[in-house]
Amino acid sequence: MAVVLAREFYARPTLTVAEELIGKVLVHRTPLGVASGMIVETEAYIGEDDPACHAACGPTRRNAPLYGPPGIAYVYLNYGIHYLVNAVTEGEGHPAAVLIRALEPIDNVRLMTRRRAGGTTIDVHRLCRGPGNLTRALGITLSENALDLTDSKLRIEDRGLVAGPVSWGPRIGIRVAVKRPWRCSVVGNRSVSYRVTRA
DNA sequence: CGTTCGATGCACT
DNA sequence: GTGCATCGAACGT
Repeated sequence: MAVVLAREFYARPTLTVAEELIGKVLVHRTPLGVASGMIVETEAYIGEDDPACHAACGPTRRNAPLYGPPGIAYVYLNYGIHYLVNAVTEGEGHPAAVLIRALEPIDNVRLMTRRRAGGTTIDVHRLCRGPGNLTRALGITLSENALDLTDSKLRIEDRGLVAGPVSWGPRIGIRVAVKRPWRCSVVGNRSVSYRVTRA
């Protein structure tokens, strides 16, 4: 039983979506095969008043998907190396999104391992730990930007999985608005990233 | 264990 | 030219 999340799921307050995305399954279908994992860590980025949100400086070419309808993927390149994937939330014209930070691998560990390391062994809990790692494992790049998560090769499904209790804490890796506890993760899950924010 | 630091490319001013 | 919602190798303890 795999139900693709509908647009109404995303058209809600971002903190609600961030919490309810926990336990859902991010799926990417490519010619190489299907890869997927259960979402175990998310972060909310909410509106132009959130200094850490890419919409903080108003609409630009890069953040355009944030201003579009909910349920759309917002992918961008960070630090010149890593692609990060978000799910756009709220309503059109209200720029907000949920960053997917970590997955517990489900489908096609072999394919994900090949994408990550070219074949060398990686601990399964490290395979999709961290936003840059999970996009590499799933083969998500800039060409997946602005895809419709409700109806495309990149989607989020409800498979009836239960991830366990979650906890909220400060967002990771940002330099502003560090205090807002908008990071949601599954307590004790080994696929969650533990990287500490730097000064 | 822990921390530091370089890689790397694109959007933005 | 600057700054990043990162990662992992290379150190030190």
